[in-house]
Amino acid sequence: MKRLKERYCFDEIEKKWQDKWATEGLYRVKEDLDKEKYYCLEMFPYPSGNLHMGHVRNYSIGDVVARFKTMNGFNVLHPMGWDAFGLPAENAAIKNKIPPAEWTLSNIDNMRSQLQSMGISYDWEREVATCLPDYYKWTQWLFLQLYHNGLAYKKKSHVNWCPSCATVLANEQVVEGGCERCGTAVDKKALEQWFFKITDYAQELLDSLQDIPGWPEKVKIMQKNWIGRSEGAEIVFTAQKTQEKMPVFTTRPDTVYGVTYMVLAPEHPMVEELIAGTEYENAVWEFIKKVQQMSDIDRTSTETEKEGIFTGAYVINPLNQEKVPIWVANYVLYEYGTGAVMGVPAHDERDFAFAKKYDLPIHIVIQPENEELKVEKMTDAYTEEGLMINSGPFDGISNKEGIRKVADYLAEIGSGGPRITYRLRDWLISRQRYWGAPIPIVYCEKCGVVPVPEEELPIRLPLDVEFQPTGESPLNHIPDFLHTTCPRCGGAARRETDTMDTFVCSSWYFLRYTDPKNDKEAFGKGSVNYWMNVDQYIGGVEHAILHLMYARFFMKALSDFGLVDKREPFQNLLTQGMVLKDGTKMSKSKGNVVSPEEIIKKYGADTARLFILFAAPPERDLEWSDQGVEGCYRFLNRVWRLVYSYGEELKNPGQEGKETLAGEDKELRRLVHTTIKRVTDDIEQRFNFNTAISAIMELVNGLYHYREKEEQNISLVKEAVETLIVLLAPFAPHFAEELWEVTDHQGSVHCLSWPQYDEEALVADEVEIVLQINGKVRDRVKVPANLSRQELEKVALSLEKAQAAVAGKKIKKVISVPDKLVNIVV
RNA sequence: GCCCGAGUGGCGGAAUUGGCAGACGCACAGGACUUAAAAUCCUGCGAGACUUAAAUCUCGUGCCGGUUCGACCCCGGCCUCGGGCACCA
Repeated sequence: MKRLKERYCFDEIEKKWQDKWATEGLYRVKEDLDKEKYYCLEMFPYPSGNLHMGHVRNYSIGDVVARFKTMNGFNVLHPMGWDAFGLPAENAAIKNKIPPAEWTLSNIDNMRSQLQSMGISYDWEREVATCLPDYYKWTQWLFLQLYHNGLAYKKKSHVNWCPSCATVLANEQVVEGGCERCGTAVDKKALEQWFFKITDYAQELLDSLQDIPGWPEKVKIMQKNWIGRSEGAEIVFTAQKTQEKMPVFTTRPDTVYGVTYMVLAPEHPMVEELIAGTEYENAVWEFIKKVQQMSDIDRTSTETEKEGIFTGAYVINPLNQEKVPIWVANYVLYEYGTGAVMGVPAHDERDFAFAKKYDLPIHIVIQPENEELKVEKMTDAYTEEGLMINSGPFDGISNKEGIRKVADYLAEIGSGGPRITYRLRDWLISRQRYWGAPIPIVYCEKCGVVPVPEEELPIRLPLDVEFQPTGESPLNHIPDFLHTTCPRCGGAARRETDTMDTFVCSSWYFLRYTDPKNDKEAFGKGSVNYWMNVDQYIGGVEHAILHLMYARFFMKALSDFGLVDKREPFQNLLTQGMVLKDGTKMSKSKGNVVSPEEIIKKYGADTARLFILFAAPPERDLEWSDQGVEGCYRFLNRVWRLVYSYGEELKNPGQEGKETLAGEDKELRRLVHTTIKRVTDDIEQRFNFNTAISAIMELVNGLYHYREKEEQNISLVKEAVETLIVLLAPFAPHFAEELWEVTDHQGSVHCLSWPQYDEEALVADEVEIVLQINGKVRDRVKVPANLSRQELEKVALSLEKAQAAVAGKKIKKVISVPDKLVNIVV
């Protein structure tokens, strides 16, 4: 036995093994076609400088999975890196006068060493940082691929502007009308910006949610709602004055005969022509101005009163040639559908309220079957099903059928037809910031927009920069960067100075990990197709829409470009819950932050990991408890003492047959094997690490009891202790490794095969069954295992309690479940 | 408003297929060891009734009802909390 110390000195042990694992390259992996691969990935962090408990949880979960899969014979890819571009670096630079690159890189160094102190099985040789040129070169290259395939385009549009961050935001980054980062109310600005055409993939992003059964239903529902597919029809009205077509989108074409007005969004370009030179012109302009001054929060709130104004113009309904007035109103969104809406007050809540307010006519065109609607009596819109009336040739058919028939008819007469609309908008990727990947585009006076040739990549970020957020990219003020020559004609040209949204960088990092050092390609096809998909992805649910949807989009696009074979990046997704303290999220402002560094210093990484895995199942929120940590620390010490107390004995266990075991010996062996089964199932099938750990604790308790015995089967104890150490390995890797070594074993515990349980050892000779009378537990009795129903009933009926219960009564029914219970109904 | 989740002892949680509710841990209490304390080891620990005690009984998984021999689990209706979306035509 190698120096087995009496006390568990975690600090010594953890340092020792971390160094050893690193020197030996224990966690380095390469492609190996003889082994089945497994790609285990945790969301890479933003290098804020310090690890927080959320990271500890995320990476502890991932490490259990990675180690478990390795021990089960898989070739496991388990990489880590840094989502290293982004605003905080610029803010820190302004505040502390440190260049963003320097600040970020030193944060990375600090966080890397914190991560390494956790002893996670990363292949550090595959580390990537999105802010380094050898990475963002390929982000730029991928931008060009999207550009050449028509998926990256520039357009002027009303975009979300965060005045505090001084940059634009993607639609997804606006939360309740505020900036997702800082909460500031966003404004609308008309700017020329770059977009990725994610809407081209709207339908596939929706459909292929079915191809990822390993994702939580909740996340898929969130994505589904975000994509917001809506089936309906386009109906083309015609402006009476200009004869211009005015299409609307509606999900209720069956109510088209009930249209009594038309509403345009204030931004709708047709408004100007309609009111030009009329008596309504000034009033309408004033109204539009007023609406546009409202913040997005106010404007999109359901609380906000619906307001509108008549334009003085009319449109013709293509189905009944009726002339209806055109209004402009604050509740119509220019970005959705066609920016114009038909008003059917009788059958739409919102239209009803609007019509009542402005005294617009209400025409009933859907009649419920068992009552008769009367306009005068209506207090609400009727939005349920019914039969179509006042609808010309469609009278008498059900409105459900009408939806289809009217749409088809519209197509026939050339005034629209069936349409599908999505809520999803294209992804705005331009950011007016310095610390991001430059967009590889050049503007030439002669040639216009010119993509940078691939050989010229990367377009490097200049590193010596003085800047303040001004609302335009700081790169605008760096002449060396700004001025260039046109790659096409050689003339003077100007670089694009906006940088890319950091979500672009994180939309493909999992591909780079498969081939991180490649300086010829973003990733080699062989590597990427060997490792992809990610088998298990683990991270916070806050990325349910943004990151996870963008990454899916990238994968599909890259697959269409022939760069990858798969169309979904993440086969299985685990969304872990938050780490709470005193019932709320840890935050500096609440002063309830527990620092991982301090916990690791005080108890060691193994205890920290064990606690965070034990305190709750991974998907649920976890309440931090200092006493709970203490408990896990005690448990490891308890294991240590157990092994120590057997000491030399385990070296010479003697040979005792396992076939002849009886009594407590047999029970101990059964405990060992049921524990293997429980731990294996809990990790593999349910990711319930909390119950896996409690099973291990029960094994330890069992061993303590067995130790009280006078006569012990030491070979059995050896099996139990070895199993215990191996089962602990994924949870407390340093601890297990040390005990493995000091119990006289060669090689790393982490390279062992995961223990298999012996089915036969699981079988108990005796089982306790329950006697119920009328479904209530009345007694418990031990019987031999595997008794038949009849035998079980016989035993049960012979029991005193049963006799007493049936005395003088008729037995109505006896239900017996072998090895479980007998229920006597009287 | 709509769409998801969740609700179990003093606390975190367990009960995997409808079959012993409360595994495991924390906290607490008692005992052993110790001059003493800490640490450790052992025992107890949902509420209530009765009892010297053992035992026994009743109630108990947010609330109300249902299905079933049997419900934390399935069904219907509510309440509370958390999350997502929110004038999407």
